[in-house]
Order: sequence, then C-alpha cells, then structure tokens
Amino acid sequence: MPELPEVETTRKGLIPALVGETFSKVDVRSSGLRFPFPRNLSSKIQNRRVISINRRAKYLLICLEGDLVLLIHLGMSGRMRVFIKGDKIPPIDKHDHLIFRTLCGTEVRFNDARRFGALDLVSAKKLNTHPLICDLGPEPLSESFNGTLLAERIIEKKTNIKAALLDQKTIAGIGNIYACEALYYANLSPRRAAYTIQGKRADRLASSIQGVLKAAIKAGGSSLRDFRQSDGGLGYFQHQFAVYGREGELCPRCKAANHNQGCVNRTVQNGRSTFYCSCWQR
DNA sequence: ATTGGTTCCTGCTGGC
DNA sequence: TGCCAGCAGGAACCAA
Repeated sequence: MPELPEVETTRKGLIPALVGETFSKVDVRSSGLRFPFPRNLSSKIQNRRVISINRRAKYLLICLEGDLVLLIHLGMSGRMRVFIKGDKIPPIDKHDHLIFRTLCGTEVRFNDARRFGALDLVSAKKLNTHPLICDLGPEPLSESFNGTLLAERIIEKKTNIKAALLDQKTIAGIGNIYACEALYYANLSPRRAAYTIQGKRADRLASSIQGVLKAAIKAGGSSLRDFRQSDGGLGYFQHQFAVYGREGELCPRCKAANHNQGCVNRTVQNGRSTFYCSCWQR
C-alpha cells in the first residue's frame, strides 16, 4: 500500500533506470485504471528524454523533454518494476497495464492488480493546477514543515487527528500505516480531536511524522501484501512497525518496561483500521 | 465548507 | 483440502 515512503523508494529505483534515457514506445495493455490512459500515450512520449523524476505527495512525476510530465499514482497495489537490458524478463502479467521502453532497452512495467492507480500526461506549466495535485497539503519532509505549520493546518478541524492525517489536503503523503505509527511516537491518541493538537503536541507530532517517514524511506518502504521496490526486492520497514498490524502484542515501550499484557489495540475509525497503544497515547 | 460513509477493484485470508 | 465471504486500502464521490 504505497504511501510517501514507498513512492519515494520507487522514485529512487526509477532514477538510475530512466533519467537521461529516451522513451521509444509504450505498450498499452489496458484501457486505463481509475480513469482512461491518455490517448496516444505512446506517440506522445516517444523520443522524449527523461529529465528528472520527482515526487509530490504519493504522486510520481516523471519529467520529460518538452515540458511534459507523466503523473503516476500507485493506488493500493501499483508497482513500477524495472528491467534493464540483459535482465531475465518474466512473462507479461495480466496486471501489467503499461510497459515503457527506452532506446537503450530498459523496460519499466506499471503493474496494478487492484486498479486503483492512475496515470496522466500533463504540461509541466499546468502541473500545479492539475485536479489531482492542486488541493494537496504541504510535504511533510520539506524544510518548511514543522509543528507550527501542522498546528495551522488542523486548528479548524473538528474530526479526529487520525482522519485529519489521512486527508491529503491537511498534509500530503501520509496513509494508514504511517498515521498510526506517527501518532504512537507522538504519544497522541488517534481519537483526539485534531484542533486540540497545538503547541508542543503539534511539535511532537510533526517530528514524529518526519521521523517515521525518514526511517521508512531508509528501510526501502514497507512490504505487506503488495509493495515491491523497482528491482522486485522487498521493503523492510514492516519489521519496524511499533503498532501497525500488531494487535494484542506489546508496543516497544511496554516491552521495554516489561509489561506482561498486550497493549496494542485495534479500532476502526472512518472505516479504517487504527492501531494504538492505550498506555502511552492520550 | 466540512465530514463521514460508500464505492471502486482484486487478491489474500480465515473460518467452516 | 477446498471454498467463499469478508477484508484490505487511497481517494473520488455523495449526502447530510
């Protein structure tokens, strides 16, 4: 389930394979995902060189010559798998929707079993006004993100903090896993009203968000059912989850304190599983 | 305007 | 062992 760290891991895998290379063609193997693929995608990007690969929230931005940007969202199960010339190429999977090819023989497959992914081709000038991009909140790993900014973003939110963190308009890039983990490290209850998190609490939450995202990127993201790095390898951050998916277990701090009873609870908020430790989160 | 619930899709899991 | 209902989740959409 790609959140910011998984998208960042994918970006890092794509850079050496694609930046500086020129697309030769795209095999379009289905009509689209969340919405139809752009018409004549292959001819539109043919013979264009990849200038850079960036990220905004959970979106990959593959910037091409001629002010074009491939905007890609991995949805729930999307993967970008790279094969360079000489690699053993596996048979095409039924969920390989797009196969990008470059002049030097590199192949990138956009595979997405659950089809919640998205791809659009947009003018670089219009990127910031694109409907998928224009309402996104601040980047949590940007220089300007801190407790003060976070507090400003949530001071009028009457919903719980967990739902506020999942709302991409509040902060961009956080999904269910990292929302749970960040709230744990900030000692904040996921049920707490968002607007009550101001001052020191907001500082704690902002730095917990940054800390957990950075640690996850360092570990190559989290692989649960779906996520793979672009070389097919697994991410490792799932082994470091403090609370996510650990219902009934001891959280790291309760373990250190030799508590003898499981402390991690699971609840459902806004239709999503939330994991939290009732001993530390208030 | 904000918020919470539903829906999309498919693979995997757990219970029988 | 095999089957299938239910669950998982990001974000658009809708309704209150």
